[in-house]
Amino acid sequence: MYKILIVEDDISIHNVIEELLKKQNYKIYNAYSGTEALLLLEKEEFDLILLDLMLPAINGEEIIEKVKDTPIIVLSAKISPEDKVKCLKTGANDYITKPFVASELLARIEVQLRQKNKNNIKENLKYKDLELLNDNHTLCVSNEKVSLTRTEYAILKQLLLNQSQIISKNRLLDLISTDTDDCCDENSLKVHISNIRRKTKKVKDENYIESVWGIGFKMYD
Amino acid sequence: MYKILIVEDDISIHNVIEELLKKQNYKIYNAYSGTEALLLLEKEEFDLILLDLMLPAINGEEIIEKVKDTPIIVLSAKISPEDKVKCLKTGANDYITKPFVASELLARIEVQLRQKNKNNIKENLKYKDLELLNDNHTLCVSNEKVSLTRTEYAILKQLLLNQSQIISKNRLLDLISTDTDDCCDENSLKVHISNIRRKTKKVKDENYIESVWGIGFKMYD
DNA sequence: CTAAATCTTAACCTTTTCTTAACCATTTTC
DNA sequence: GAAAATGGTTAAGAAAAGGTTAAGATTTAG
Repeated sequence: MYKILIVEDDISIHNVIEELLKKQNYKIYNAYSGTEALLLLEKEEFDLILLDLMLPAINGEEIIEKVKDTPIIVLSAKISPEDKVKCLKTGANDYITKPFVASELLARIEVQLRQKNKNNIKENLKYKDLELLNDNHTLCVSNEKVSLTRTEYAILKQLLLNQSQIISKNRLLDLISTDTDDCCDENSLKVHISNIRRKTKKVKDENYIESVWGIGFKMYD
Repeated sequence: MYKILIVEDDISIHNVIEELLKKQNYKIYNAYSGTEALLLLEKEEFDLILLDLMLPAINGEEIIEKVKDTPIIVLSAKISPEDKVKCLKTGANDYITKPFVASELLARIEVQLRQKNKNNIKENLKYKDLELLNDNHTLCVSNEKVSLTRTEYAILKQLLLNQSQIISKNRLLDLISTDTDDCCDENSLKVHISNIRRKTKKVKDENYIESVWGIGFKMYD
């Protein structure tokens, strides 16, 4: 479930966007000023930021410069090429002028999320002698089928998508949570990890998932 | 030097774009039909594709579906949201309507090329023969991996971020404390520093961290 | 609606990390 | 040069984090 931050001071526009995105099963966070946005950015990690330029106190341009690792789509009434170019050059990934068509906004959001996590790749995820089939519940360990639960599959999928990178426990929890289910806590997570390890160990005595103390998990190099 | 493929059958538009991009030092490849584009895509790898939709024989949409690993910017006279959404959903990364402003095209090209870089290169903090690996929380000393605890990693990260600058002990304590954990005191800090030194010394007998009497620490010049 | 599968909770254990404190070394101050 | 302050090292115990298990709750499928 992707986490999107909406930074927009106009309440009516803000609400329209929020409703639109909630219908798409995104998890929405709201900021009504630049300073509020910066506070949220300090303590949360988002998958995407929708940013209005004209904000009280801190303006959008300053936020663009501060944010480094999260894609930004600027939503602005400013239509001049100069404004667009400035934002795009300083770090924004896209620039949509108001008023916008809902379907186009959604499509452009999908582009950004797709880039972040090349989720739409059809091929099976592989790592060493593990292969995650696209059926949402089967893992092959040395070509032997092992059945996983939905949550176990989701966890392993995220770990395999990021291969050598560490995923923090919180990030992992965010990624595997769905709209209905705000998902498990750290305790549950460690039980799931333990279950995955037990299942793979039955087939082959190798530890595929490494715990990184105080941080999270990653696949062993 | 980035390699960009221009797919456009209208010669005059094609030439305008080609001249514009050549001035920016991009290496340009030209295709005047969909089939020609596919041929080029088979034997060359590009950093970006600029794609017109209305092409002779094969149209742009088909090319979008075939291309998987190269970003695509669609340049089209079709302004309807349906056309835009279709392209963006099937794999295009951006959609610019004709006529377009040159500076905006260049800025949007930069966005795509920037993303490509970001995905490939993850910069690690380096200092002499130390390298702090961002993606798995380890330190390399002369290319030999040394494992650090979370706190040790945090301390070294701050020191490396500030390179030649002195960081006071209090500032260091602030920087490495998290919201949950108000963190250690000066006594703890000196133990952590000592542990880092011991770990690096095992690999190479060099003191990387300098103590500045009464103030704090910095990396040795 | 029932049974099975799955998930969460909680207890208990193991391992790793952090802090504390004692002791020694070095620098500064008087 | 002695006393005081700061830094360094070490080891032990406390604290935090991870691992395992089983029971009860919840969800899903038939």
